[in-house]
Amino acid sequence: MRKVKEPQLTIGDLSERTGVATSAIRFYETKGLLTSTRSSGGQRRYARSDIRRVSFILIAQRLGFTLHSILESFRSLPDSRTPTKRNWERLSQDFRLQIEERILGLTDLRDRLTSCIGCGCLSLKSCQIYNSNDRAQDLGEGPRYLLGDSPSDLP
Amino acid sequence: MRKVKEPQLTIGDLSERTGVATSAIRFYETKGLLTSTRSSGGQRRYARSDIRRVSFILIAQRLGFTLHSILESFRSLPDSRTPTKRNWERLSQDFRLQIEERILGLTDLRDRLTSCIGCGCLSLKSCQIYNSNDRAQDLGEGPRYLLGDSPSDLP
DNA sequence: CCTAGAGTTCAACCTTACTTGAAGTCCTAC
DNA sequence: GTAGGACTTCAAGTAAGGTTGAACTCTAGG
Repeated sequence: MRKVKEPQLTIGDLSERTGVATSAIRFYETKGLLTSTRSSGGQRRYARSDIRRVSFILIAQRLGFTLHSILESFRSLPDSRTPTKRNWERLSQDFRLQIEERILGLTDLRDRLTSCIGCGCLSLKSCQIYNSNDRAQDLGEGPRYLLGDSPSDLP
Repeated sequence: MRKVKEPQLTIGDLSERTGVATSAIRFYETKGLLTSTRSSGGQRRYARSDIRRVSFILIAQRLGFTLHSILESFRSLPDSRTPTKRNWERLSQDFRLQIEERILGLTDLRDRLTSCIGCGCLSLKSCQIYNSNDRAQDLGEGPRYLLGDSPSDLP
């Protein structure tokens, strides 16, 4: 019979509660995204707050952040393994802002695309859809000229 | 002196007009995303319409599509190397819908996150932010339970 | 005709984000 | 106290999306 409320979680527990494979959890730990204590036998034990930590990783990944940039975000949290409610609130706020930025970027992209379809030019030159920083990840890529086409290029 | 209007583009021309490296263009071609004719000397020559094709690849990538799924989209285009205006209009429409879906997904995510912050529960359990298919790429990953935390997990 | 710059192929390498397998250890219910 | 599932480490593999380098060929302007 399972304990009703474990003070510490095994890697399997954490995996089950987050849907993330144990191998991925170990991988995150090697990357510094998670820390664990060890049982007397050397097995990992996680704090309950690590569930939330993993959840944040998943959300951030959905937003296109690399694990590295997520790590940077986590650096704003105290090293103590149980971040406070206020810590998480700040991170959540940051995420909300990021999400809103992405929404604006996508809305813009949609509108440009719509007007291109509407006007029928399809040259998209006049629209000049640039690489409007709506992707969160910075992969070190230089700017790309999106849809840098010209009307004379029409088939 | 450059010709004012080339009927065909070299790989360098295409690279310059799209901002995509020649190595990437060749890579796309190996993946079937582009096709080219060859000069008498065996060099690639692209149609002007390929500029638009590459532009679409860039947009789709921004939306998180894999090159493979972009290829699938392109299968709806005629094999003739110069798709019609109407062909592109349909693709554009599809993209617009994809973008709108993503906007809705993100709006939803933001709202959930906001209400979590607002109510102060931060448990996010009640919010149940699932993996609401707002990322276009399907990487063959199973569903993940996002923020499957419970109030009792609060630090 | 010559030459520099642009193009060619092919194999190897890179990063991100993991997974898989081998070989062995821990934990816990019976 | 023992079976077997969960856990350990470490090395190697995978997939996407390219980049880099070597060694060589085309092409175009002068």
